[in-house]
Amino acid sequence: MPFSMIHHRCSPSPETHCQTCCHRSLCLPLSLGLEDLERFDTIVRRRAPLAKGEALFRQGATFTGVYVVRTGSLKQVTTEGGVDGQLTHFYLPSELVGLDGIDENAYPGTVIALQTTTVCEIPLDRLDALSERLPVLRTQLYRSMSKEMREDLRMLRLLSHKTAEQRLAIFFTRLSDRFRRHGYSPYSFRLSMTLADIGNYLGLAVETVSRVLSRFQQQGLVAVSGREIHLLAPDALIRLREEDDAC
Amino acid sequence: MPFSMIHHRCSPSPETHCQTCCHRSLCLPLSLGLEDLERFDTIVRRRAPLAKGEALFRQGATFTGVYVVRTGSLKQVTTEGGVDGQLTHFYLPSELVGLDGIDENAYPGTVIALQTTTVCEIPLDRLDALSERLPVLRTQLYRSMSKEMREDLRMLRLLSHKTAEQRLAIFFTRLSDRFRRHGYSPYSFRLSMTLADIGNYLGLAVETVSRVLSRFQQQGLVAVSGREIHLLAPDALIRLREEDDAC
DNA sequence: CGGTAGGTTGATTCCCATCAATCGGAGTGG
DNA sequence: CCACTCCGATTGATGGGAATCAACCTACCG
Repeated sequence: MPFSMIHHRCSPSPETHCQTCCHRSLCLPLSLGLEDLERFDTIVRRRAPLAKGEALFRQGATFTGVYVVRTGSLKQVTTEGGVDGQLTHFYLPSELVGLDGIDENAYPGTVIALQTTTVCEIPLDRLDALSERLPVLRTQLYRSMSKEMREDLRMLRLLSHKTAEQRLAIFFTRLSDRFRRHGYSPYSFRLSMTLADIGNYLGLAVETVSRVLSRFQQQGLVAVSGREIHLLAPDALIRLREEDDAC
Repeated sequence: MPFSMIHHRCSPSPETHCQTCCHRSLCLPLSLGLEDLERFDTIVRRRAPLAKGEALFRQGATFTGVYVVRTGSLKQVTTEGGVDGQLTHFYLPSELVGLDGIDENAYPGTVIALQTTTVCEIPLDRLDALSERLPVLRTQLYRSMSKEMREDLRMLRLLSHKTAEQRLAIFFTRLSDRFRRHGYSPYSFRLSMTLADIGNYLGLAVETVSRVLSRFQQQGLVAVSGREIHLLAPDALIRLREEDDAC
């Protein structure tokens, strides 16, 4: 049984409109007035839900637009030369998918649902046209892209200098922050991805992830049962993130 | 004597205008007609040249706008908690600096000139206002940001799964590509950054960079004299980039 | 009931960081 | 002009952290 990463407070129904969507305070049109929001709503295309393992789009596919996650979660995998790809992003509700496909007019990775997932599709040409008249929408779009660049940058730092324990600590605390932002419990959640996914994402072998997780449990930092995670000592995890800079 | 990374074909003089700038085919306003180009030119502020080691802006400084490198080169260093920062970007002529500062209205890293460097400053509010009327400019801005996201993504892959030799091979071939794009010799150039910088950027110790470089020279892949680099066997380097995926 | 995907645990190997010493060149100042 | 200094680069020795290889376990599913 696939665990759901979050409790669905938002209906996955395709009938949903931006005006009533539970993510409207975090989504692209977050600063729009009611009237503009309605206009925005008309350019959004609701998709049928994706089943677990199903692809939203594949690497190299022609870029058509960006997507916002409504319920569920996804991963982006990029393959290059070698056999198995690198996992570069996890996407949670209200987050934007596909912005990195604009430049070359093709998606740079395959995006796969980790569970039953619903998304909104926003064709870029119509978004661009609408943003011409709505400065706040334009600003929000810039900010979203800028934010993703900043996130990637943090990831760069993580991958180049952190130990396995630090990576896991950072991974959990960041997930925690994202859940908090979305109004869910930051200290108790379910992982929709496998340990292999996490390892791939963090640049670690599955075995290492498993071992570090065991150590965390022994130290009483987290409690794991199945894919249910409880952060018992978030402060200790936060301390761990930086720690051996002291050495 | 600081080596210059490129042969200056473009005048560093502050009198330069976009209309006559040698980078106009690679820069933001690349698709503008002459009239619009002139309008764009009026919002650009030319800065006095930066001396080697001088900062364009510091981490945390309030975001004012983006910069385009006209001559020279820079590095972005981001410090977080620990003492010495992580080098996240090198910037060459015609490349955009500071896009990642939009979201939080502050620059996420300190950007430092690696040599005498001139930049154009583009206040974001004026760029945004202008782009409202010029769809192609808006598109170009989206593409630039998208491109940087894609580049960061490639860097992620590099840092999480590649060996030291592959990292150096990738580093050199990418530099090579950037020089080619700019019309310079892709097989013979000068490095404006130190080995320590390169190591920091690639997540390697200086010693490792030095050792790999020595190995490359023994194998006849590159020739190094001072900071002058000659790629003798670019094909072999390209092969190296993927190689041990086969294992 | 077998098959498969995901997770755990142990033994071994190896790549690279770290520590340490040395060297060379550039800039400085007497 | 030469010593002095400092920064950057080089080379060697050592150790550690994580990958790899391998075996096994568990849960789920057709």
